[in-house]
Formats: sequence, structure tokens, C-alpha cells
Amino acid sequence: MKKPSLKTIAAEVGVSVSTVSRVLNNDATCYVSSLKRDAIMEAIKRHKYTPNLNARNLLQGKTSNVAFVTRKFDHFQKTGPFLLTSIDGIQEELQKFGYSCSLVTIDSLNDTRRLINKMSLYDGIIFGRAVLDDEAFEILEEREKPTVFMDESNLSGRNISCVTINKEAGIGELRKHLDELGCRRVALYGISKYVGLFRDTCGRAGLNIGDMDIFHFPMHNTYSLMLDAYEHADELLKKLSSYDAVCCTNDFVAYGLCKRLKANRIIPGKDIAVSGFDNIDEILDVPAEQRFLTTIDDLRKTMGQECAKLLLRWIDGGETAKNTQLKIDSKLVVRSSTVNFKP
Amino acid sequence: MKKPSLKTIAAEVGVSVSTVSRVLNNDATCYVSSLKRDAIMEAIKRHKYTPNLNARNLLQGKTSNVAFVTRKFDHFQKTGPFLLTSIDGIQEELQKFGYSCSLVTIDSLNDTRRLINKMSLYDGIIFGRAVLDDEAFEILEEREKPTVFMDESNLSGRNISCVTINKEAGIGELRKHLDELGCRRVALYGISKYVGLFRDTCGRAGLNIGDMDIFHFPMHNTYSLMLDAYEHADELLKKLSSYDAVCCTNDFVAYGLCKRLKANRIIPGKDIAVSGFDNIDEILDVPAEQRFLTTIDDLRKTMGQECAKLLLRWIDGGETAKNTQLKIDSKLVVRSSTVNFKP
DNA sequence: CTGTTAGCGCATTCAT
DNA sequence: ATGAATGCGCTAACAG
Repeated sequence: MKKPSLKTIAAEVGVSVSTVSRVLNNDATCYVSSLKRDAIMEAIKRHKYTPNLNARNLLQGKTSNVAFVTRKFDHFQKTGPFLLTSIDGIQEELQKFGYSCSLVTIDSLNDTRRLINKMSLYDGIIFGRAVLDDEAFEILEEREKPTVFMDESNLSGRNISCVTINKEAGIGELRKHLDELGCRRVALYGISKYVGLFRDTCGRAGLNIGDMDIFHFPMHNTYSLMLDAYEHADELLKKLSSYDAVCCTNDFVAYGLCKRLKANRIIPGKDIAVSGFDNIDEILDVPAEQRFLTTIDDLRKTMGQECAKLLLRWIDGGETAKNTQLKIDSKLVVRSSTVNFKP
Repeated sequence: MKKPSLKTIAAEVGVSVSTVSRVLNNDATCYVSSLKRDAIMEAIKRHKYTPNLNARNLLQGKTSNVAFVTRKFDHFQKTGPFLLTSIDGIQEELQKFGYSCSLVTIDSLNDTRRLINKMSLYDGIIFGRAVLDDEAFEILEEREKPTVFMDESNLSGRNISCVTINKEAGIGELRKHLDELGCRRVALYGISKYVGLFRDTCGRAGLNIGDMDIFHFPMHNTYSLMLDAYEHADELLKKLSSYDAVCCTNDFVAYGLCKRLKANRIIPGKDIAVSGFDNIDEILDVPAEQRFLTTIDDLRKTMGQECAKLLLRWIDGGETAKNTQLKIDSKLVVRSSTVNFKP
């Protein structure tokens, strides 16, 4: 049995296809007599008719579909839920405007070629971080397809549209916050690989802990992070009385540390100030009354949304969207792990 | 500037559109003189022509695109990387056959209606677990669209195709393995919410620990699981000498326990046998030499692949794929945390 | 208010 | 070996 088309419905009701089309699209300019309208609606329902969007897309030269390109999810398994939060943001924003999203996995240059061949299916493309090498960049640059890069650090002077997070903004706020609390002696605790990067960012943000003690440990994966932070805190604990505050490179680290502190009868937020990074409580939807960690929200969901917005603006012909680098300021979220601390 | 079409290329080279089409599709039956072929290829490259897949889809009545439907990723943030592993499996299999994948988020009945309206874009649909309520089920059942459910437990007698994991298979193997090692006294350790379910599954699999001690603790999220398991092991530790083995409901729990054991100078795999569940080492791509935990692999990636295979078989007209319930046996992965243990 | 018609880009059939 | 013609399902312009 063939799938019903406009013609099927039209023949059934005894009207022309355009009338059916008008009803289907709720055409405001052309009124359809309600008698016919009802008959048409009934026939549509009875035949379980749904429009063939390929035909519509072909005619209108657009697909209302966007590709989100990323590496295999495997690559993100170790690093936790951050990418997904951004994807949710993208999806949410796209949906508002009737767009849908194709998930494209790229792990080789071959995959890039495959993407190019399917490009006619997409009105635009959002690239997740670090999916393209230089060669792929060049292949894609020649095509004139609305494209936005998310969280891409390796721009190397390319003229592309991208949305990134300004981590320094939140860290600057944190510094001010700790200053106002009177915290003078600040330690840094976290993953060996990121601790240097974090310190540099602190420096640029004016949080001067460059000459202060840094405690760190190797990272396996996000899932072991809390326990790792718990276990590796000995050195820090020995010198803890020297500090007013401990900034952690990550919320998981902070949680692990806090549990360890509590196990040693030291109360975070009372005996010492502790801060994290990521606002993971919001991502994990922890009930408000259980949230206690002062942290920096790096707005990953917002980043996804902004990517989608920027892309849609470009698709709609907004010339200004073509070469826009948008930086979203991360922001401090103050909770009880610092706010009531008195040095 | 208009996008180049077959006509553009044909006019450029001075041949007919059908010739260009033939070259494009590598039509084996009709040879094209290599002179023309080269000229055509050159023009295609020069114009950066890519075929309009909407037109092709319209003509051929298929899209080579499949929808993967899930709830917002938000919902999975607490539960870790398992869904993503399945998605990777789906993507991998689809790609083999030139199919692509649209990501559809459903959180309300309205979203379901939206999906139905876009159905013509998909040759088939894969549903992630627990996305549909009864009403949505019914709306979808009337449509005749190839559909496969992944990891769906709430079938309630519906005639649908689905792929699930047989958890009992691996647990049965575990029982046999522990028996052979001579482990008689087995404890169960894990999350309060799942510990009962796990015990029941053990019972069905013949691993009789129903009358043995169960130790459990509440779960917050996957990321705190290791540390939670570490911290809540006191009760278990007190009675540890009564047991030959501890089965954990989950690898993260097992890792947390193992760390705690080591902190107490008890060596897992020597002083006591420990097992987990999930084979998370493989998901997180832990180097082989660092894997030590005996666990049960529930083959989530395979599940994704099998979903895709089943769906493609249905799309290709395989009548047998229309009402297939495929159960994949989970399997035991033996590592050093049990294999060398002597009671 | 509604019907007729053209054409979106392509693969395929038929004719040459 | 290649060109011409057809039609997939739909929307929009035009005609009535």
C-alpha cells in the first residue's frame, strides 16, 4: 500500500491539492471554507497522512535541519557530562524554531568527506570542539555553509564564527569574593594536568596565587575524581592551617576534598573556604537545599544555545553572524562553602 | 549565486544531465567515455558541486536516515556514560550502510507529535529506553514505520521489536566462576535502590545469596559513587572475615570498595574476591594492564549495534525483523580481583 | 474562495 | 554511448 500524499487526500475529499496544502499549512492569507477544512482534516487523520518533508525541502531549498558534528562519544566518556549539557542547549534552541538536529560523528578525514557529500541535508553545521584538523578545516572553508564552532580553542587566526567560554570572568569574580571575605592565603588543589592552566588563568584574572602552594594529583577519569581528591589530600591537610581558602580546579575535586575535610572534623565554609569549578550541581540537578559549594558556572548549556542562535541568524541571512566570535562570561555562584567564612 | 545542480554541470561540459548523473553514481551498466567523464569530474570539482539529497530522497522514496529518540540528556547526567556507549554502537553500524542519524529529544506528548510530523524524514526509528508513555505508544503504533526499542523494559505485551540485555546470563557465569574458586560465603554490596533488584537477578541466575548479608548505601549520582562506596564500607569491613567474596552492584562501587580495602591493607583478589558490573574499564578505555576488576560486561555498545542492524533489516523489507525481541547475553569478564583468590 | 500549473533536482526509462 | 522525457510530492504564483 502506497503512502498517502496530498493527491490522495484531495481526491478523497474532492478538492484540489492546493486546497489541502493550504489547510495543512494554516495559510493565513487564503481562507478555506470550514466545511471543506473539516472534511480535509478528517481525511488526513483517517489516512494517517504526514507531509513528505523531502518534497517540501526540495521546493523551498532549505531543510530546517542542522548537523551537530562531534567525535565519537567514546572520546568524552572520561571527561563527564559537559558536552551533553551543551547538546541539550543546542537542541532546545533549535527546537524553538522548528529545526531538528543530525548527529554526525567524525573521526577521520574520510568522515569529513562523507559529511561534505551530505551537506545538502543541512542548513548549517555546528562543530564540537577539536573535531577538525587543518586539512579538514580547509576542505570545509571552501564550502559556503553556515558554520559555528563550539568551544573551539584552536582557531589559529581563522575567520570563523565560534562561541567560547571566558573562564577568567568567573575566576575574577571569585578573587573579588575571596578578597572581600578577607581570605589572604589561598591554596590551589586539583588535577596535575590542569593545575598549571588554572593557575595561569587565575593570574590573568587577577587572582594571584602564583607564589602560593599548589597541591595536585594525577587524573584517571571523571568518575574517580572525587575519590582521588579525597585520597590525595594528605599534603594539603598537613599545611591546611596556613590557608584561608582552597580553590579547586573542579567541583568533583572540591567535593572529594570537602568529604575528606569533614572526615577530619574540619568544616568547609566554617573552618576554611572552599571553591570549585563547573557548577556541576546544576548539571546534575541537585536539589537546591543540598547545594553548598561555591563554584564557577561556565554556562555550557548557554554556550550550546548561543551556538544555535548564532547559526540560525546566519542561516536567516544575518551577515553579522558570519564572522562572530562570541565569548560568554563564566560567572561566580556563591554558596555556603565560602560565604559565611571568617578568616 | 545559486547552488550548482546537475544542470549547471551538464551545461558547462556540454552533455546531458543524465550523463552527469551516471558519472556521479558510478553507473556500472552504462559506460561513459573517459573523455567526458574527466571533463565532468573536473566541472564538479570546480563548482564544488554536491548532489541535492532531498531530490534524490524524494525520487527514491527513502532517506537513508534514522532517528534516534531519547529523553533530554539531562536525564542521563546522573547515571553516567552508558547511553552514550549505545549511541556510539548505533552510529557505527548505521554508518557502515551509509545511513545517518538524527537526534530527537522527546519530553512530552507534544514532542511526540512533532516527531510524527517529521517522520517522512526517517526510514526508521530507534527509541531509547523509557521515552514513551502509553498514549505515545499508541499514536506511534498506528504508523507503519520500522521501529526498534532499545533497552525497553516496559513492553507490557506489546508487539514491538526490541533489543535488551540479559543480565542474568553474566551473573550465572559469575556464580559458576565463584563456585569453582570455592567461594562459599558471598556478600552483596551496593546502592540501596538496586541492591534488591540485583539480588533477585542473582536468584533467577542461580547465584543464591538471598539469605546472605547485603550492605548498601544511598546513591546521589554516578560521579560520587566511588567515594560513597569507599565511605560506606564500615559495616561490611567489620564482618569481612565472614566472606570469601563480595559482589558489587556496579564497577564504581567495586572500585570504591577496593580502594577502601587497600587502605585497610586488605588486598582484593588475594584476601578476598571482589566483582563488579558494567565493565566500565572498557567503556573508559582503561589500558589493559591497569584492568584488574572481574566484572560483567552488559554489552551496551553491542546492544546499540544490534538495534541498528535489526532496524536496517526491517527497512530492507525483512519481514522477520518486524516483531523480534532480541536478548543479548551479558558475559563475565574474569580479571585478577577474583581469578587467583583462594578461600 | 479555490483550481490549474510550473518547477524544485534528481534517477530512471525509453529512444536514438 | 548518450540525450530526452517523466515524475517523485509539494508550494506558490497565477487564473478564475
